[in-house]
Amino acid sequence: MPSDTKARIQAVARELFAEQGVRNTSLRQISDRLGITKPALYYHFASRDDLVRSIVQPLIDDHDRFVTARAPGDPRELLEDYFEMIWRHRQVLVMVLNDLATLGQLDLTDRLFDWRRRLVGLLLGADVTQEQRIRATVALGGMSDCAVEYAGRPIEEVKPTAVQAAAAALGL
Amino acid sequence: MPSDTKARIQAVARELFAEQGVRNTSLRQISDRLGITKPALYYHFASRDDLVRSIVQPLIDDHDRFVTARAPGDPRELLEDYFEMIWRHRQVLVMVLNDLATLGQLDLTDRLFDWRRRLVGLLLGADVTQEQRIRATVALGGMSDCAVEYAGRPIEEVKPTAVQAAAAALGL
DNA sequence: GTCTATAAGAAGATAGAC
DNA sequence: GTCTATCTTCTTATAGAC
Repeated sequence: MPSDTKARIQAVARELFAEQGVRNTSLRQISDRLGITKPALYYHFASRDDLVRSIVQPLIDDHDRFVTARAPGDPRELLEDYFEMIWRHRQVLVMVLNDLATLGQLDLTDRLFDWRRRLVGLLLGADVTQEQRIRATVALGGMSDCAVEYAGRPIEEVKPTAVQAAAAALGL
Repeated sequence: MPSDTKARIQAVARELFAEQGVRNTSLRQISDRLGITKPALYYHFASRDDLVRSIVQPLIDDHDRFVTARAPGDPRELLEDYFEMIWRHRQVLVMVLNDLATLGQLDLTDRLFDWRRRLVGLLLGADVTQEQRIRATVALGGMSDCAVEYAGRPIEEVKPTAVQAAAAALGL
């Protein structure tokens, strides 16, 4: 059985990135916490960027899938599913929110806007007024904040109320 | 008349910090964009931290004032005033959201939680259920997101809808 | 107030032994 | 797979001339 060092590196990196930001975390801190040396990291990842990317990629893929492979439908159900998705990725979400600078490096800023636009489309249809867009920002942004602020609690404690508040913000 | 270099340094630093994060910005980039040299910065600020602090301090002071020097009252009015305050500081807000790692250095994380707690108190009174706290996170977090996402637009275009959506999220 | 020059350290990354 | 040793580059910060 092959070693799981690669996965352990990612786990520690995720922790540190979420704690103190991506740019703020050095390879040395990661290797120190793992009890290995810096060069050992380079056996598993081609570069620092490669490591960061490998951690953020699942969140990117899930978002892409969510906004493409989905037909417009019950807004309430969409809010619920969306909440569950951001909840699954809440640790990386904390990390990404804490270090938007990283987003630039990973072309995430454009993606974020595109996701938001498509989500609003799925929620409210093709023709959206500026007012509806702002309401959607409150709803979706507010839910993301919940995933971050209550990251340590069980989802059943957070999701129902967060979804209901988001629905109310949308005027549903 | 004394030079305004200090203020110009702060303006450029604010720009760069908001664009690419605090940690991601070096003194060299700041001095380069200003057309001066790095050591010149040290004439105006004792250290890098001193510069960062001087930029974030107004936001801190305004928040402190808002949550202390205010009596509980009409929630709607409080939402409006709160929106106006975060709107005034939206550039620094972008910067702070983009680099939460900085918050740790400035003890902002604890402050943020305290502000949120007091705002919820002002909005909903002393006894708050967990459900109300989550609704408040959607409302206040959603409004902050608006100040960031629509930072380039005139406030009259954003505020009324954002406040209304936040009020709906709170169940008002 | 701003400069040149430089110190002192930490970062990412690589070479080569084991 | 992981190590020691090292390279290069970039950072914050200081000394001292003008």
